[in-house]
Amino acid sequence: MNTETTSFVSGLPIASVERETGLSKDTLRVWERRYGFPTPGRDANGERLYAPTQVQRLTQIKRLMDRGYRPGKLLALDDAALIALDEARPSVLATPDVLQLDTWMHLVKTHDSEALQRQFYRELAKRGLAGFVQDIVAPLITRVGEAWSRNELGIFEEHLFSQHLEKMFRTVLANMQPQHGNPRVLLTTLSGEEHTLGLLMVEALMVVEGVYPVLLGPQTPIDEILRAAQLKQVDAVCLSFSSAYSPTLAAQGMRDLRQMLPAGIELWAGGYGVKAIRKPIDGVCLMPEFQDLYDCLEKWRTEHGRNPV
Amino acid sequence: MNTETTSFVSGLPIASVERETGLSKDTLRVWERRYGFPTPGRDANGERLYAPTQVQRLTQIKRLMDRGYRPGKLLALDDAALIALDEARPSVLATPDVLQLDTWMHLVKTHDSEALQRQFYRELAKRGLAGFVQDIVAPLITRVGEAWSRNELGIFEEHLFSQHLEKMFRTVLANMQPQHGNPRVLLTTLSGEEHTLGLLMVEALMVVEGVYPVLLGPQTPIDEILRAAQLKQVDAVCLSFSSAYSPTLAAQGMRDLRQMLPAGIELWAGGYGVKAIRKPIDGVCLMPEFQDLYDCLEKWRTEHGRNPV
DNA sequence: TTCATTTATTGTCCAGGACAAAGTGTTGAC
DNA sequence: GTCAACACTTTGTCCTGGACAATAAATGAA
Repeated sequence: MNTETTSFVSGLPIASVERETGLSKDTLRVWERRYGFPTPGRDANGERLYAPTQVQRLTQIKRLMDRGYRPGKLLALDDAALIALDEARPSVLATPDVLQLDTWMHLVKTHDSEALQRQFYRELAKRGLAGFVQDIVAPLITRVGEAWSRNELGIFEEHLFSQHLEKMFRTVLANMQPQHGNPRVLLTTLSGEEHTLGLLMVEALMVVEGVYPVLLGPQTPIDEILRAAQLKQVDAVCLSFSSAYSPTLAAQGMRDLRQMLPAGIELWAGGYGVKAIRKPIDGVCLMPEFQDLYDCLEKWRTEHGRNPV
Repeated sequence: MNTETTSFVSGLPIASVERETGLSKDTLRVWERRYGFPTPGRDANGERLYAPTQVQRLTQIKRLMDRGYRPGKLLALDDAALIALDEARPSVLATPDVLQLDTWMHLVKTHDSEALQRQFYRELAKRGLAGFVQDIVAPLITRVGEAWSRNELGIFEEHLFSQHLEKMFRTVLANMQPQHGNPRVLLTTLSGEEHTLGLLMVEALMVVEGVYPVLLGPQTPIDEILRAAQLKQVDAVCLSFSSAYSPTLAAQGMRDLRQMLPAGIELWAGGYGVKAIRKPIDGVCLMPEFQDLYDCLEKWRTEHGRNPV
């Protein structure tokens, strides 16, 4: 019975578009009503069918929204203007190694897995873990994120890059298994923050410094963080926020958690997401830069008079 | 301003219930209309607020549905009858090792990380990777999921368990780095499916069989899967679905992908999520059981007349 | 400046009707 | 008895168009 309807009024149903673009069905319908875009066709039953080109444009719009533009503006623009926005590159990196980063970016763009992996380990051996993370990995992650939002890089390259990093960190960590160590730190993210890489980076840096980490993975509800902290008897909880996480939500979440957490357990927070938090939060140690992590650690150790091991 | 409204008419909003139970908002509303359950309260603005006990019951119902029961029956039952169904476990875990699983569950419940990790490696050495995955890991994941939905286990324990498994798989995989191998298989999940464990399990089993895996991680849009498959010149794309993923959406996604993918590249799908898909999909190899994976592989190899290495 | 308040924008929720896809049961042919 | 074709039931998703809360932007006051 499904003879040629598909080939005639072709296009993706709304559920597929939701999956592809990350825009909810409600949003897609309300945009159509308010802004006159997208303009899906209809199948025999009156259900929306989105043309692939429109889906592509929707993902482009979504990407620009993640960069801070608002839908009202974007949906009024034509193709040329959208592409112009894509090209606009506002950022300049503070790193001196811009040139070297370009070499790395080339490996990412050409998805040369083997070379990338080789380079990772070479640079790691050369700089040591801390230097490698600060000078290479962190700037590189930023660059990749920017390149993606500028459409120079596909999601595929970004995913592959993340997987290689994750593989490397987990291998390195597996070879550093600590049995003991102080302080004991619980590592996780709040619900809504899916990024694991930040946690792995922090864990690696901490293990080098003699910390005993408890990696919980991403997206733990606040009351479960509390329970975990008590059962695992940790000295501190460390959260990680990517730049995508709303600063307001992050601050609110930390206040909530701080209130429930016993005074004896410290609360630390790192990642690009905390750079956007201006006001300090009572009883929370914000670590926008890597250096702050070491400061936090040292402070804890002098206060508790304990050596790394 | 958010004084005590929350404590007065307490409950979860519909979006949270959707996230918790995996039942769509539409479904939740239509059940209420048709079956008279659930019976959420309303906030000042007339929006639904679900009592925690009802949410718990919904997850219970969802779990029973995954076992094959239909909502019409389940929603007519009272608490006692539901629990009775729960206890009746026909799932007779093909394993004779039910008793051993209980030992494992004890380790999970007491979050004894060291013992769990030790046991993993001991059992892995004893059974070999394939046996370990099929007889221990897979049933254990099911048990943990059931225990969680029965509230015998917290999110914290579930997260910790997942992290240990992930650590183990990545360590094992790092020590089996294949340079070549056939076929070349791309591993990922569709957008909306965040679970990575399934992918790691499949990767491990495949590497043992001489496959060259390309791990992309979770949540890749289909057009990026297509691009990745072509650039990495894979012979097959393998998707993984957890039981939380809607079978309808999974089937739709695979049809979308199959249509775009060149005929030369096969499409395979595994995980608990595919068990719920009854009708075969044209040009897609569904692998609800581990054995099917080996069948798929062998079929490809005889058709392409290539040996593992 | 910085903070508080108003106004605009934008996403989510609601109701209740409709229908297709999937499941169940029945009939009849082999 | 097995299987295929058919009708009937169940069930999830999609529809419209209105409403409103949450967020961001703009404005005014300290």
